[in-house]
Amino acid sequence: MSAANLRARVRAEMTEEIKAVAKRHLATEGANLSLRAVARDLGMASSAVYRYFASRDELLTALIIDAYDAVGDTAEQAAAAAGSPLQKWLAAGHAAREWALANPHEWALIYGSPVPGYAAPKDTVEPATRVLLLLGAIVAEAYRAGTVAEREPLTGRFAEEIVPLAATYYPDLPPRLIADTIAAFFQVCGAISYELFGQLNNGIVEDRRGFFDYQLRAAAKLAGLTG
Amino acid sequence: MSAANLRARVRAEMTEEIKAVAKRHLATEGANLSLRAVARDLGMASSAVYRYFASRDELLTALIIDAYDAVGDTAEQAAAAAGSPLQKWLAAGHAAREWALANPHEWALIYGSPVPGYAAPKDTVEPATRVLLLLGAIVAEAYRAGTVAEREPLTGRFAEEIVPLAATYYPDLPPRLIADTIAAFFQVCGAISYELFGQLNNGIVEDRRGFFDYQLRAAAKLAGLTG
DNA sequence: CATTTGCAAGAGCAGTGCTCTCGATATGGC
DNA sequence: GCCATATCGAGAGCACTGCTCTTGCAAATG
Repeated sequence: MSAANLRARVRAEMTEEIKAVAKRHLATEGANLSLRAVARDLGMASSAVYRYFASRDELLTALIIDAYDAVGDTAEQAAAAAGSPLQKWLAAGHAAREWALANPHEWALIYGSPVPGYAAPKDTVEPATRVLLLLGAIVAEAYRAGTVAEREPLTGRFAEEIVPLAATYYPDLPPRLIADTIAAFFQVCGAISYELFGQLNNGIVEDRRGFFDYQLRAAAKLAGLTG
Repeated sequence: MSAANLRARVRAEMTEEIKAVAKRHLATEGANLSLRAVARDLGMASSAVYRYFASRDELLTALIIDAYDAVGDTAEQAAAAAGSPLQKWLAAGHAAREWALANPHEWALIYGSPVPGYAAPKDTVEPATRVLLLLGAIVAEAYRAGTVAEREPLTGRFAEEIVPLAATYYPDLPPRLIADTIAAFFQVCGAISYELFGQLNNGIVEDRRGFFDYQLRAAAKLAGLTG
């Protein structure tokens, strides 16, 4: 390993360290991440951080990508360990919810309102689609197995927009089922977000997991999963 | 009208003016509302604003309450002008979505992630329930009319939590239907939020209204509305 | 050994929320 | 009408933020 590679490795380690501290700050302090505070925690000058991230937004982007990957990982692993498509759906949903409860501010970063003045760069769109692709794969598995009841084809102009989308990502799924899967995905994300963001306070407080499971099954049914 | 009342009226007008400018800033600048910038726009010192709002959070709270009221108003008016429960549901949903598209940052304020370090005070819980109450009333109307198909009763611990909630707000609805209405509400809010927050980019872009209508009908079906 | 490159530190700018003090003005009791 | 009181606006100031620029040091390169 040449010296240049060593330099690059040290740099990568430093970058990871900054992200780690930033995540810790995000978890404890809340969403208004302070680059200076991160630098203080690392015992370095704030200006030194700019050697690794050109701006606070760029650091946030890195955290967003990591968050998409983290929730995607947990959901994929949970789904892989389950049996039937419905069980995979439930496992992935509960895994995502538990990750969100454990990392509320990171969840808010990706599925909450965009950060003030922050425009998501292109680097984030690919990891963002990961969970939706997973859900599509689960539905596709059920569809191939023939357990999805036949549905009326889609009507409406948006159906035409879904067709090329379907061809690219879910070549073996009818557009109608894609639309239903997206809708179910939004439903699950909404259920997680609105529990997390406090819209359930003064309502269900004890058995939130049970209520989420109820919604998760409703979404699964919408996406065509039975059993 | 006594002088004291006049003073109070002037104070109320000033308070409204500050809120109006703050909303304008929210609409143009984004979510990171600057109290100083608002003060500058009003031609007054930043410290003077603190005579009317003890903190930036308090101003935000006022804006949140106004936003809940605004979206509640539009939804209620739209529903009132419609005929059947399903039509009311659709009208309320589309009205909420259009309001959200017209006031994205205000929508993010109430249905997005909570603002950094901001804890919603009790003043906001009552206006927050307004839309959900409207939807509950629509479903209750359909239920009384007998057009809602019978469903299995709820099982699970969260069902017990819904019972007192149901007794308070929807005395004539079975808990199962309440849970379904809440789930449908989350689904609709999620559909609006994730369209607004860009999760639909690179997907459906032309006929977003059509796709929302599709989801809105799915949610209505979940809540028991047919027709 | 000399030079280029990468990195960290510090000062500094413009902006923020918020507090405090100090005058000006208006209100209410006598 | 006069004076005590309450209310309000302005300004200075504190601690903080993101970000830039310059300076100096250390390591890799020739």
